[in-house]
Amino acid sequence: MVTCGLPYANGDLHIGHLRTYVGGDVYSRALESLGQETAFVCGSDMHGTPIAVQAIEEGIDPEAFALEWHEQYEETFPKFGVEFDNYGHTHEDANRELTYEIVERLESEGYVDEKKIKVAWDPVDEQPLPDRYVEGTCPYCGEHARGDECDEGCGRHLEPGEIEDPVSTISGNPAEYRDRTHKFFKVSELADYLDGFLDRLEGTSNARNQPRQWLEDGLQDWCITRDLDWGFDYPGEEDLVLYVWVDAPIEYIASTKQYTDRVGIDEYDWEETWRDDGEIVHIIGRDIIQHHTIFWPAMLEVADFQEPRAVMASGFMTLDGAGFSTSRNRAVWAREYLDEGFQPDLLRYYLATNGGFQQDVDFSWEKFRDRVNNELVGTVGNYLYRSLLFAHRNFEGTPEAEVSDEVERRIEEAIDDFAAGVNDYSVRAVGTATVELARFGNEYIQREEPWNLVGEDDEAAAQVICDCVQIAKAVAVLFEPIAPSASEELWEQLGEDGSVHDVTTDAALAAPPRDFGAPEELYEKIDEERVEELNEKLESRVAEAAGADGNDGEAAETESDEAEADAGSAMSDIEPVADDRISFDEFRHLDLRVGEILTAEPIEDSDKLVKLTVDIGVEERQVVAGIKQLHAVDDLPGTTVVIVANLEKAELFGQESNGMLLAAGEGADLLTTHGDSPVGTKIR
RNA sequence: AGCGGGAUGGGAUAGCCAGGAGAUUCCGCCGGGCUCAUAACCCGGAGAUCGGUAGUUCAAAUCUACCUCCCGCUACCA
Repeated sequence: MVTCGLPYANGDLHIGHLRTYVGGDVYSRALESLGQETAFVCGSDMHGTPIAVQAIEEGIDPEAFALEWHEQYEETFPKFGVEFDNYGHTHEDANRELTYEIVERLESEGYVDEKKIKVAWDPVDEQPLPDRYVEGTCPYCGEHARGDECDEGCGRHLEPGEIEDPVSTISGNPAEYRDRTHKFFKVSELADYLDGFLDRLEGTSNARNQPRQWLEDGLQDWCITRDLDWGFDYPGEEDLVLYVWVDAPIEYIASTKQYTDRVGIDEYDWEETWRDDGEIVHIIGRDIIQHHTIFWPAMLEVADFQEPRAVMASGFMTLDGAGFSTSRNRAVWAREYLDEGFQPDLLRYYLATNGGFQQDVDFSWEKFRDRVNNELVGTVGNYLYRSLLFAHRNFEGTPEAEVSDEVERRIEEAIDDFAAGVNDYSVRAVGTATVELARFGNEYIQREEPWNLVGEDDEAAAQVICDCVQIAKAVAVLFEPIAPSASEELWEQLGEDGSVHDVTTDAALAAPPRDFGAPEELYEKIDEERVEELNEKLESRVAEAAGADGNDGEAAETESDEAEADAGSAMSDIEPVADDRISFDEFRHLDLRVGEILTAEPIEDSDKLVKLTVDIGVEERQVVAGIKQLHAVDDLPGTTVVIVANLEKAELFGQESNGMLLAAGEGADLLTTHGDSPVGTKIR
């Protein structure tokens, strides 16, 4: 049983998203090649506040909104060769029924609690404000935060009712807290089970390590209801809807059930997998590890379903070294890739083999071209073409000969590598096993020089070419998970019947057909101009998006990009002077004073912050400053500094800061005076 | 601060979980070969004390501890 994390139905897919789906598809195809009975399922995630909010903004029904994206995803995946056995969505009856079954089970087993919590409420519009309907101040770090997560500060997940100074994101009205009764899943009681589960869990190491910390810190009970109109109603509660993360993973089961309903129980029995002894592998992005290694197995355990055997959590992707940005249109979109006319197999190969699955992977059109041209065209494609063309010209197909021991052993080795890759949850190893076999093919044909044997020693030539065709066939079989379309094409070129998708790795050593025609080149090179063109498109698009909504953010990002590329010269990335001029009058409002640091002590738990008392003539002030980087705290007292005296007070790490110390740059180079102006002198 | 990931020849990557001949592959560089092949392919070479320190061990890129630096978590972004 292989699943991919459900795509959230609220926006376009880019190639970063595709990494998980390609990984899952490769893995599930590889399992089938090894002769395992496999089902590969997924579906769109339709519920939750972000969809509800966006639908409101666009003035349409959330269901219609999500369904539109769902249909697009359903169409897009197969275009990349990602072929689910079933692709459903969470707002279907199959999922509703299973969700209710599981929730009722949680209730009957005594794992659901009711608690009164304070929920943000819009007093004007008279409506509750769950999750992202509200924003405010993080109770942990004091930064501005979204209702469900401290996105700008400490990154913590926030439970309903935690956020301070809540404001509605819809109306802008200040929100108030009202007592509401919500349902909680007592995951804390399952800590021991989860601890054992993590010990058993296979897959990538990040999926085991990350949740460990959570367990050690102590699990909080999990609020599984929301005050929302969009989603599945909580059984027996009119006003409450189930939290999206409850019904989302259940779609894995629902989708499997739909698969069984479609193909029949003899073909695939969803209950055997999920209730009995199925081997379940979840392939996800690393941002949803907790859901798959804590909440989800906890639900399965209580409801008496089979626990996952492995979780493979992928790293993120960057584009030319910086993050994808949907808002800045800084992305290579899935649709765009196809519109450019590239074969899906090329991207599949890149995504599957460019690095370890849990590593972050960078995409650039240059790298893409390099890997396609060198490995797919130069090594794999070229080997196949040269050997099959030679076979066709001289023998009209496969010569009459036996495969040599050496080649047979080498193919067996490739099959072993392939299987080892699957067992190690390494889609990369699955891909490289075949490329290395093709590389061996090139070495072999080069070493044996069949072109010198033809006419001289036809029997020896036949032997060599027979070996070469066998290798080509093995490549077709073993490369199918990575490059399903090219492999199928190759399969046909070899004159094989049926589909390469249906064969197992044994076929790699089975004799190829006697006759086949002239081969065609499977992969085409990508030339330099093409890469330039694609980069220009990307750049102009990003520039356009930046121009459309103010350019300060974009300027900052460009800066940091250049700084990375040219880290050696610190002066190359001076921030441009702001375009906005301020009036003299505005400047006059700044009350800058000469001050002297009297005492300084570091603030515990902080990298940069120092608590200072500063004499500014009229009074002594406590000022908190982020200047630890360049200064020994003990040396600070006695230093003459410049203070912004009329800045509003702030609280940092629980310390009041009454004023601001001026300093230059990241290193916090302190501003001072060079004469002997007394403290309190106004600076103009 | 916290969490996760990373630091391997000029660049990019593998190996690390299951420690054992000075280490993979791709690009780049130097030299050679081949001519069946998509100027593709093959062979040879230069180039790394595998971030630092200390430890465990007969043996460490691989294990342990500490340290330094980088990256994501500031776009629901997998």
